[in-house]
Amino acid sequence: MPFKARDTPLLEQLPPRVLSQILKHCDLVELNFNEIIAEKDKPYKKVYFPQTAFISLMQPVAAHPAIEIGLIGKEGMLGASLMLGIMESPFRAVVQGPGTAYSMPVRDFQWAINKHSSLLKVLYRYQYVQIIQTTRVIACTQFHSVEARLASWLLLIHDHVHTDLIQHTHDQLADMLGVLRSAVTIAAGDLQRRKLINYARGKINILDRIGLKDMSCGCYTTSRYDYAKQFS
Amino acid sequence: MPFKARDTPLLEQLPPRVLSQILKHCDLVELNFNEIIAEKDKPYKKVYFPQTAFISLMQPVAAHPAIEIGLIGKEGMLGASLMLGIMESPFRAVVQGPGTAYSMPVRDFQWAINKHSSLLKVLYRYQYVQIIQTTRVIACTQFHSVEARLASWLLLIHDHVHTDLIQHTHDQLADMLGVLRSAVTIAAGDLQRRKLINYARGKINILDRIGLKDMSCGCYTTSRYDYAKQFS
DNA sequence: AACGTTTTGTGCGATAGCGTACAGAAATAT
DNA sequence: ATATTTCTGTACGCTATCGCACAAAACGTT
Repeated sequence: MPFKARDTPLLEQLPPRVLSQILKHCDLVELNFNEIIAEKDKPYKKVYFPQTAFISLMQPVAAHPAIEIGLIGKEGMLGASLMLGIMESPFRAVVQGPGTAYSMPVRDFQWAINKHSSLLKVLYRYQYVQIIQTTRVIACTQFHSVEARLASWLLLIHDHVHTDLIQHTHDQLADMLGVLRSAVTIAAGDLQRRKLINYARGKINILDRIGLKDMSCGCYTTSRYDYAKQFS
Repeated sequence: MPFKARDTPLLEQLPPRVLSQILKHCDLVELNFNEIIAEKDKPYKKVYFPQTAFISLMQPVAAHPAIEIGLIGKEGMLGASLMLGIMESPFRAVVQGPGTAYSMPVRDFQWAINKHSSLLKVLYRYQYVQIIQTTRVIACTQFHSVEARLASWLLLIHDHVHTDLIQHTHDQLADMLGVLRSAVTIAAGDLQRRKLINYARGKINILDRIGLKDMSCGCYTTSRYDYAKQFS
């Protein structure tokens, strides 16, 4: 299995021997945009360690479009909750950024958890970060404006893609934030007028990260900090 | 240690021998209203298994009053995240309903986790439920009206107190929901006009649970269901 | 080149909740 | 008995966002 340093910061927390053991059970697969790779309350089919791909965690709500509750990129994994001994995914997982990911059969992953306590420890810390992130999102949706939240998500997404180009329409961003498309157009229009971003038909360029941070609610910054605290 | 059946549904999941082992390390303590028993990002001082008390989990937010992200009553515990090997509490815990709780030193709890795999398994399921609940709250704050959310919280609280009397002012409820006090007064006024509740100066009577459920966003019902699914 | 589709801009009335303020009523303290 | 504090009702302007609709522009397809 080809593996380069800095590929997957989460796995890199592991001792080299454990890492190579685990990679033996992985396939490097291509994930396509909009692919649903886990459904809420259904058993995981595979476990994924994104490399260049990234994944949206969605919460379906009756009478509304699903809302995004988290993002998983190369610093994370899909399927961590399996360590709790429950086979079902607690949310829907949709490929937001096409790219590559290491995939692993569920059984192999469970075997690896039992065999390698170093893996379990990493997962513990990762799970803790996810708890903190999720609770922050509650406060963020309650208190912060669409524009601030949009700025935060753009920064988050930007960290996951590997260019300055984010490929999302206003419609898609609206779904993530759980707001109207036209609300995103207005917010994005303002960010563009401020020359922080630049967009056209589903292609968003990040022009000024510092400026975006200033417009964001700070949830982005805190979020990065919380992750770094566990995985320095 | 005095212990009656149905005292703490969470602990009752344990085999009797394990349960009595654990209770040996517990004190039955009285928790007072507004007492802060864990602070965000600070080490837990004790672990708690509420008996008649219940506890609010709060997320502090800059420039806003803290918002409630979850409730812990006799069906849960404070400190479950210790099983992830991290000593800090991921949120602030405030006593919302005065009453009794079994408290346990952190070290003893960690020892119990290592010694009793049955305890760990229960905690795993409990942690899973908390993840699901938290993500639902995200969608709830985003999509549902103050009145519907108020109805849901009242039902939740009602499950935790042991009478039909809920002791909270509009101000306190507003803090939980992260909205203005006057918004709660309006919502509560409507629920009262519909004869679902009845209140005066911090004392709320639940008159009609069925009616409240109809006014609620359904997040209450789903929440109960998700818990029951793990701890039938 | 013509057509349909997707994406974005924009407008406008409706609405929920904010922010703030004030007043009356009930409880508590002096 | 009086004063003070706490709790609730209410009012009013303000703002963000909804909900919907329509148009223009860009793109893709045949």
